[in-house]
Amino acid sequence: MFRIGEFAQIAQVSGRQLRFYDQLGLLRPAHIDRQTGYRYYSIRQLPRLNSILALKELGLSLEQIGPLLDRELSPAELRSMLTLKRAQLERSLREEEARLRHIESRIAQIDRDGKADGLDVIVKSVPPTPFLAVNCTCDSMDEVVRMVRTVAEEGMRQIRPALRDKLVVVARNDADSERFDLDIGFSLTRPSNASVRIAGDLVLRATELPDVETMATVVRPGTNAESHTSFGTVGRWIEANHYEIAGPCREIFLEPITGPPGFEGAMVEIQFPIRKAA
Amino acid sequence: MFRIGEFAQIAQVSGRQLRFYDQLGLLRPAHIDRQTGYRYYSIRQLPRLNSILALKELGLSLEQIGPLLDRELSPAELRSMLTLKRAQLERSLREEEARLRHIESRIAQIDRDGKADGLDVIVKSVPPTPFLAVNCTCDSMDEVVRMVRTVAEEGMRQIRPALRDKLVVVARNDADSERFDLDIGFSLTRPSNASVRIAGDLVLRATELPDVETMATVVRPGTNAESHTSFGTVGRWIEANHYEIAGPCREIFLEPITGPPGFEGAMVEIQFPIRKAA
DNA sequence: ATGGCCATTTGACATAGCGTCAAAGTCAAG
DNA sequence: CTTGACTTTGACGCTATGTCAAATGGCCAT
Repeated sequence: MFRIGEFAQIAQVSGRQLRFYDQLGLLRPAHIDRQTGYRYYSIRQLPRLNSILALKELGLSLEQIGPLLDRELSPAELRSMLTLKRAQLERSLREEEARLRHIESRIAQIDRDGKADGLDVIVKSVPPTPFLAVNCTCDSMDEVVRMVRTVAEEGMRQIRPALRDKLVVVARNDADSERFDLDIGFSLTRPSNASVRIAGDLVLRATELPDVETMATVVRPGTNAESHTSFGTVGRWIEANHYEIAGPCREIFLEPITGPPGFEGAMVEIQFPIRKAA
Repeated sequence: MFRIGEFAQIAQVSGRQLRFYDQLGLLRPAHIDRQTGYRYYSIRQLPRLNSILALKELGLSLEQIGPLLDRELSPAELRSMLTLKRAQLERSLREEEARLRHIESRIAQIDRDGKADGLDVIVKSVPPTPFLAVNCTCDSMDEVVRMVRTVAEEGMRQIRPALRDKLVVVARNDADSERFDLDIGFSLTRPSNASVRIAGDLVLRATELPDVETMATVVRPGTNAESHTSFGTVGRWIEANHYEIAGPCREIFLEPITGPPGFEGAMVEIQFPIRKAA
């Protein structure tokens, strides 16, 4: 029989751990002195402790280990537990690898630009959202700006504030550039079948922004024609982290457009649906 | 200005998180209503929040992030922090991979044997230990057993209990089997230059068991001639987990040898120094 | 204005697996 | 018998939130 310290030394664990396992009922000392409370461990308990450590090493929680030790579980049960654990481990491995790539891309970016760019790419998922928008094709950036402003103004005027949420522009990239295929409209706080007539034959109709599981996003000030910077940032990030673009880009005007044209200080969130590159 | 719920929704975080970041001083609301305590966030705080999330994603703790955001740190500083993080991540990645291999070897073992073998392989590191031993070469297993018994008995008789620790056998595997090159002796609780004469010209001399960083170990009952089972277990484990043997094997008799020959219920720990296979 | 229904506040407790510390009692060697 | 090393219980700490509860506040429809 060993006192806790020596037993701990043999097994290469801390005394605290042994007391903790005792408390959990995982490993009761072979004997406890009634007078002093001293715990005495038999060397024959070492295999049990080693089982605990081995299972812990496999990623099981102490809570899970308890029953396993006593129930003399069947190989099939153990196998399925381990298979489950393996799946979890593989997932977490992949996540860690992604994190590692993120870090490496930041390092590479610093080495390339000599500085951090202050635009942080965030991955999020978005739910499906009711959307009241008009589809249109524009030939020039000027036309886009005019359309957006028109939709914004009419939307602010004609859609009830309780229903209206944020101005959103969806850009489908017809590989032949120079033309823009856009949806321009407002996301809604709840589904609605309303339609809004603006400027002649243009009508906002109820549709839906589909949900997207992984979306690479950045937020930039809406002012300045620096939008290409943000796009570049996201693009490089997507490449560096082994993703690829999986759908139309969205621009979300996070602040109600107020004040004079030129939106001082407005913020725009750019969203790219992405998937892991093949 | 948004209330906490809406801001949380935009940024895809929980309100609890925002309150917590407020509490830590990481992200103070742009305004707090004196009357109600309501937090109001400006959309202009979103980039800061995104920075927090991005740095968190890179594996930094909130505590580390705080200073970074305010100090407008130099690219070089950031770079070195990230490099450090990368190293940590790579290490933890390798550990996870090892865990994954452990799990897979257990699964494979169950599939092969139809059961778990109850001998748990534990990896530990051992410190250098003073050792009082005799080197000898034996031609047969019988001779080994006799030698061990002799050393055990004489050691128990001649070495002071306070100095004597455990009976240890070190086996150097001269690839040409059939002969055993052994050190047999006792580990000591503290350094000593004592020497012990036993049976004629055999003398235990002070030496040292070197430290080993990674040691694959199992504990088995000392009785029964099942030792080969344990060796087999460790051997398969070492192969399955992409290690290789890196030095002489040790057998440690964990219990003072008491009672009649045949050591009822004694426990022996078998240790193999290992290294990652090339 | 009023009722009703969310949203928000603070505060507390919980999580996993121990590390660390404090005060007090025990053991063993010299 | 002393002294120093060891052990006991109990408590708090750590990370980054989730969850719950009681008490208000805000907002929409009547």
